[in-house]
Amino acid sequence: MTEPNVLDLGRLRRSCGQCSLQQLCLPAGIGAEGLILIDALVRNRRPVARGDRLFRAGDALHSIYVARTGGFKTIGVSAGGEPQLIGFHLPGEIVGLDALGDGSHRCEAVALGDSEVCEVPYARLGEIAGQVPGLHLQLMRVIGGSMGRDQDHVEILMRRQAVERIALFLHGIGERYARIGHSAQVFKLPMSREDIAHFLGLALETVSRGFTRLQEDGTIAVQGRRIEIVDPGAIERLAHGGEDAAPARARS
Amino acid sequence: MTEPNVLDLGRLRRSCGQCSLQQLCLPAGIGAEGLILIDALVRNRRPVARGDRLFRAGDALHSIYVARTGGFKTIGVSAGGEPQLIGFHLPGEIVGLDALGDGSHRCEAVALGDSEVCEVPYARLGEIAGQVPGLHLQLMRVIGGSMGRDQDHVEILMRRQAVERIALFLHGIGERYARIGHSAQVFKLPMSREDIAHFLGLALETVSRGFTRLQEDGTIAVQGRRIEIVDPGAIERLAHGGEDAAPARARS
DNA sequence: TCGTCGCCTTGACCCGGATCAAAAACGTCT
DNA sequence: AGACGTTTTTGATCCGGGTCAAGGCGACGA
Repeated sequence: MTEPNVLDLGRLRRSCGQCSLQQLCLPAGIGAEGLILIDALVRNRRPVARGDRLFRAGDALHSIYVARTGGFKTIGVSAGGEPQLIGFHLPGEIVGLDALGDGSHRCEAVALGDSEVCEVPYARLGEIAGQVPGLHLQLMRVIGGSMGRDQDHVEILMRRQAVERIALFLHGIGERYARIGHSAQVFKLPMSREDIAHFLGLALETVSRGFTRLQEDGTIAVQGRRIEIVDPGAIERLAHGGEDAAPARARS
Repeated sequence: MTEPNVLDLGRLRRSCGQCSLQQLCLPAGIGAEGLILIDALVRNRRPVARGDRLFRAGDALHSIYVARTGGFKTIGVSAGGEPQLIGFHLPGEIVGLDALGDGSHRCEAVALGDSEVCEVPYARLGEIAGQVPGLHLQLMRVIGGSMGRDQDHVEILMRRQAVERIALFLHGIGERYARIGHSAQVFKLPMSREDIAHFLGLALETVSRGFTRLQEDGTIAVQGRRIEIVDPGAIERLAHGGEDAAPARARS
């Protein structure tokens, strides 16, 4: 237990108004009076241990979550056995929108490492969505962003070359880190090679080989899960262009 | 020009209250007074010729559309050239939600054949979403359903075997036809083999070979674009199970 | 009726990545 | 520090599906 004033200070610090992620999150574009309502709604900075689940497949939609620190993966069980990695959720991104359709989750959300989330009860969010001007619009934007990330996943899976998928993946992760003020060139991946492989629809050995090859080309530098994008142009060409591969090595 | 009474009759017939798709569409679960507002909003049964576009990539979000007859494909250009087939839209399904994120379309929507759509101006939909009780919830459900279909696409693309992707595709199309009262076993595909191939992330020859092989196995019967699912169990096993393939032929 | 054109099917070949197998690097706990 | 389990890398082999190429089939117009 902490002292009262420390607790107050902590609660203040943890409110949406102070959150470094608020531009990405529900409060974006909401006035001060709306913020108070949202603050009252949200259970802030709930800690989640590595491997813990926010929800499981089949659970009723109770809350949606915003990752604050750490990261999550969502795993869907494909209606007949084989689990598949649906997506990753970095800080500032929403977890749990998969249940919007029929009110129950299609997948489970697992913490990749020790993390913190904000929990937003969905029923009450729906209630105040009508009261707070702009919240409905912002909700649509957040949902749209989530759908956009699904499209990025499709775009990755449509690529036939393994290195292109990997480049696209690294590029996307870098962009998402940049959105929360981190570097887009240097970051530490919160997920294992196996998770990446499942996400990319590849074998984990192929992912490892791809990392090695990109490093040999001088495109990236790999130290375990720490990635440095040395040649962003090359990544961009691999990710977007797609026609002519790595320029650094002629791939004899 | 038609006579006034014919026009009135036509307008009545075409209203949301009479629409055979209303259980899938925005009016589902909306009271009579809400229906009037929605009716006034929607431009009903606009005809669209084969090959016409509802919108193009980059267009501002003006309206969302509901396919009534015919069908559509959405094609996204992947930020650097290569176009990719994002999805198909059968009658009763929404087209245009891709623009929710940033207010402009990420892809273009092309009519697969001569079709009809209902057009819903998005700005005014947002206005009345607060007035009509239940519309906000229904909107979320429709959007969630669309996200679910994106997930189905991901599930398809994660499959490594071509026949599994094809089986999953046919199974999904059948289920979607069943939702609008058609047979889930016998249907006519509105799209070409090339479109299917792009959607599945395969070469069109591979799709053709897959159809042939499933026919040889006695799983389906193919006559051009007319498909009959002869052995739904086999399709289901291929689509969901994934471990042991076709049971009819031992694939010597 | 015939020719043309777009769409679909079939054949032959070859490469990229899945798979099996094993070693090496890393983190963790005692 | 040392030993274990986990994660990652590297190697060798094989097959599914991409690619190039040619041949049917059906729809439509002259």
